[in-house]
Amino acid sequence: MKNKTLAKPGSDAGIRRILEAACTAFATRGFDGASLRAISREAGVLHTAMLYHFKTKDALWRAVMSELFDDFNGRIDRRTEEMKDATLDALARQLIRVFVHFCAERPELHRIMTIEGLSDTPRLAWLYDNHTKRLFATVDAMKSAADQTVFDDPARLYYVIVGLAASTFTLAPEYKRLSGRDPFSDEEVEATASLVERILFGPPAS
Amino acid sequence: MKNKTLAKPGSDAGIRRILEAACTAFATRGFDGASLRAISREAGVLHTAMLYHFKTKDALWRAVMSELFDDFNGRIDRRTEEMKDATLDALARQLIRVFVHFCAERPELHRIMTIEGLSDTPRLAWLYDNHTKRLFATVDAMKSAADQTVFDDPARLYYVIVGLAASTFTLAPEYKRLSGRDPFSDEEVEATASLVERILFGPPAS
DNA sequence: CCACAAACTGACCGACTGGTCAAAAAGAGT
DNA sequence: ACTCTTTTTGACCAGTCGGTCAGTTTGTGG
Repeated sequence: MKNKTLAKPGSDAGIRRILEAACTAFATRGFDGASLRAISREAGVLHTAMLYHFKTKDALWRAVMSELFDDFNGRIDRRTEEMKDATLDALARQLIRVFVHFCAERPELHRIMTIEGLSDTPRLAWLYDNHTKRLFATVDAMKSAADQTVFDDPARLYYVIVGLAASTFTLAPEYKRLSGRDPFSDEEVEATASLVERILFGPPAS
Repeated sequence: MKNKTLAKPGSDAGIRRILEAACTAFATRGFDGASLRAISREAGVLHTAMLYHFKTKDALWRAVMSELFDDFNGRIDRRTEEMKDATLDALARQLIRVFVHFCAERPELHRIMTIEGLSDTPRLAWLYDNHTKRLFATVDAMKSAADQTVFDDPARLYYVIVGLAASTFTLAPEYKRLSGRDPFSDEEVEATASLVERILFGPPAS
């Protein structure tokens, strides 16, 4: 006689709350530092209930990452569809802006990517096979829009984009201390997007 | 009757082995993920012997960071002294190259900075007060050497530099998978330094 | 009303965490 | 030899970790 309302068999409200709590926990404390009990406390469930839905901590982590990448890929695909008649240069500029805005809206993705990219774990291998490869392919398809004399290698271009677009959002607490500004404010996000676009593709043609 | 040779009272050979092991552990597994027992096992001592030299885990972490920053600041100061008669542009280009080469030689510093920058912990506050402020001041002094129409804000410039210079080294395991190349090889380090220099200051004047 | 499965609970497991402590071992100075 | 201090050791602590399991509560379809 403890449970208030039991989720319906088909419902996923509790599941989504768990995924949300797990997302922020993995992004701020890392995989090892995020404990199942802390996540479940945040989500308002017992840690055993969480293990019932996601059999292991690894599976929970993979579910979080898939949800994040699905969100991101959906935005990229939608914008690409919208701009199917535009030039490659215009498309590349728009996709970069989608990327920057996503980094601002859901910084957890690149925070976790950064944490996992530090050491060669099985989780990094899974990320690479299931998500990183596709993201890199998108960058590779856009490479000819950038200045070829500066960005001559797709892998370097990939890390320039990630490094430029995500750094102020990923390291937001540090950025706030250093600049006194909130990197997630509209003006800051716009400034970041413009800076990245300019570095990669030069001043806007408009 | 277990100990082979006991370190002399004045000796710090064991201390340095501990610092080295702790440095790589903190950089790859994060503060929480790095356990004192794992570090001490790597350094060849008992975890209690480590707690004798560094009273707490926090103190050990601060000792690691101070050693890293002392090394870095020494290199910057030395190069600045060597170039005291050069132009600001030439000095800025050289300091960027020192920065890139340091990121390649001791990637642990920026890996730990990245990990700690993710969330606002007491450790981040300590880092900011004791080390980050000074590093930012150096960047601020060099800002006029960069293109003012693109890099108009010192805080943004700081994160562009860090994001560009450190990303391939900090995320080396991922970069290796993506490019098939070793980011620490001489050619790759040189390519990184040239790319960063070109983005920040334009093509070399020479 | 009943049965059945989905959802949830709480007790429990061995392993590990950072840290304490008393005692032993090893060096240096006399 | 004898101190005295610096290191080192191993047993130990309370707390937490991810995960298992038997049993209970809940919603639903017949």
